[in-house]
Amino acid sequence: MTLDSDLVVGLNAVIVAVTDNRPRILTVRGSGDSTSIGPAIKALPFGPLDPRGDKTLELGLRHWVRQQTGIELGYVEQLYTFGDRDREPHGEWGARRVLSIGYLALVREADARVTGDAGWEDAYAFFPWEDLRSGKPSLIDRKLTLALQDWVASGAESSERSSRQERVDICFGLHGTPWDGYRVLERYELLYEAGLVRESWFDHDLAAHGNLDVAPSVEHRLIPGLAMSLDHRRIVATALGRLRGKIRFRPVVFELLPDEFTLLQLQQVVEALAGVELHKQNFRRLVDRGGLVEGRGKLHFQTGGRPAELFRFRHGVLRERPTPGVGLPGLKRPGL
Amino acid sequence: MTLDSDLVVGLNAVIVAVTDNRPRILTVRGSGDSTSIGPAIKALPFGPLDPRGDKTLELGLRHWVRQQTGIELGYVEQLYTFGDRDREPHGEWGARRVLSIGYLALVREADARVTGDAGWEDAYAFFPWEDLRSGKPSLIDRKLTLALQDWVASGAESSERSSRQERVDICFGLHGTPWDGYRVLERYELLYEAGLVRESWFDHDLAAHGNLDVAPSVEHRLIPGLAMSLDHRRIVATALGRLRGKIRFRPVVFELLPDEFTLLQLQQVVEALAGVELHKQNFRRLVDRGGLVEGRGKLHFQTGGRPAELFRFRHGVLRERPTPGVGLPGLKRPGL
DNA sequence: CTCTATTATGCTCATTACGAGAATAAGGAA
DNA sequence: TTCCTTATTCTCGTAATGAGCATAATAGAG
Repeated sequence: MTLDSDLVVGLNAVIVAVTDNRPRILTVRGSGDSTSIGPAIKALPFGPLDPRGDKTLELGLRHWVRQQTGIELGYVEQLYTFGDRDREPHGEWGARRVLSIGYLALVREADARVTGDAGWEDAYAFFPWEDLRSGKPSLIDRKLTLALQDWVASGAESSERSSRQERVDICFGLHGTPWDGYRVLERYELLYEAGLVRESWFDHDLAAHGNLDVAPSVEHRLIPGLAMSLDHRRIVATALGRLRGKIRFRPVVFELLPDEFTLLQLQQVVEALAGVELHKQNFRRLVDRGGLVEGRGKLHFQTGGRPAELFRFRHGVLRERPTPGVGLPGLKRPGL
Repeated sequence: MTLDSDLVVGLNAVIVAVTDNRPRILTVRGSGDSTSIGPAIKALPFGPLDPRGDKTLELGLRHWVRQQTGIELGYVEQLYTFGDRDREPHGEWGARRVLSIGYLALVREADARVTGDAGWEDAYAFFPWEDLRSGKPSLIDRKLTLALQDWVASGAESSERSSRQERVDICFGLHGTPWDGYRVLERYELLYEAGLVRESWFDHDLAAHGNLDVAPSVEHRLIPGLAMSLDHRRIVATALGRLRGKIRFRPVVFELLPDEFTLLQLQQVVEALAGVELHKQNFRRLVDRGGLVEGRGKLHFQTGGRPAELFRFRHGVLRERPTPGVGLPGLKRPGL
């Protein structure tokens, strides 16, 4: 591509697979921590759009992913285009304006062989507060709640404090408000704004410090969770939220499973993504009687108990139901 | 902005209001039909991002909308970034690559005063097949179905034909498949691909013809519905689909209504957007007992019958329910 | 003033979905 | 065999949904 442009469009891929009951994100070694010690910061596979070469945005993305990770993408979906100037990398691209177009891609665990310095990371390493499968993580919950209350209290005016309180309650399910798994981005953005994630600090200081360290007084207030390069953690949050929303009404989970699977495997993939546990019998009823899957008559014996029947996605459901998703419980939506 | 860039990012706004039971889109006079006679083709308000001036994408958008229509936007939401090279305007921007970032904005009918050559158009003038409030429009339905069958039959191989048939059935609710109001973009894209909308033809011929006329042999096959400049109709389709999806689980309808409204007004706005009619009593039960609205104790007498109570959006519902939408019926989602 | 057209609002009822869990089946391992 | 584990089938109470009947309250016609 030419370098005379004053505008660069970055293509970013959030590549998701589920292995061993955890959602994993494909990352590469991030740049920008050249002076830091410790493990390298993670980044998403990304690269600039070639305005002349890339016929479509998606093809450009696939090109970069192939080059950086060796993976040939299947299911790909555009997420969002980020372009706020105050949250863009300083220095690296010179004075040029950078837009980031985020994509979500889903791959099967079997296809997960990667090359180079690419590797799979537990998505919840970046968002520990999003995994509620063993109840709310108490340590995090306690620290998080306290830190958020500080932030609420530090509002300048009464009206600002009450609006902050409402945001906190809705985002984190406090004071009687139910938890909404879908609000992943909203939660991350709130933490960013409250200065509780590392990115809040180094976004503004990177130009000066040239590394990702923060002052000790800030360090001890940070919420657990790995930081990522640039705005990549924000893009991952967008992806996880979108994925959680989408499995409810489109059969995208099957992009993450082999052709044949047991209902428990299906359930566990859904649970891993949603970050909550599901009622086994009801889940079966949902997918089976909902026409989403069909039994193959074959049995799978590696269960540790009674063998399980193998199922596969029932393609015909696409014609029958407008919203064929696996559905999460507990939403209680009198408005659907 | 500087002109030496080889990449331009266009900001496009789909500004929606509902008046007189119809969803309306704010349009400006389109360019690109200089040699055509007849009414000017419509375009969305849009303009290029200024990489140096605009702090955020949304601010850039608000700037262009203000300038071109006089409207100060309230609710704004990003939709999608389009950037396929084979569907971008030829000529107008020279050799530069153009990306279009589409936005959805909602305004109240009272705020709908516009300036210059901006004006409100019935959204269903662009998508007559999307309005099912008086049953399926029979003329369109007949012509559409026949034309689509032709397209299916013209597939090269048997496998292509059956995959086309499935797409048609799912998109347009044929052969027992239920209609899914949400698939607005999918339907438009299918029609585009099948060569049944004007844009399919002039996208490729514009450079040659310099106008929007098509050959008579093509003309008579086209489906009713106004064309728009560039890929703007595609962006409007994205917006309508998104809006239809979103009213089901976020209280965005209220952005289109005055502060106080009757339940029938609320219902009619929802019906206008969804393109379907709703059961009145059940709709009332849904929003009232769902906690979405609260009565004001005041009455509205311009009903033509018994006066109706005035309601307003009940803000507290945001804390109580994860998905406070007005909900469309008939979806039957055993996967919730 | 009464009658009628029109819209608002309240209520019923059958059907279906949901949440929780009991009960039973079918493997492997001790 | 007995126990442990997972799979699978059912039941049951509660809540949401779809359809429609019945009643209330206004304006306007006569």
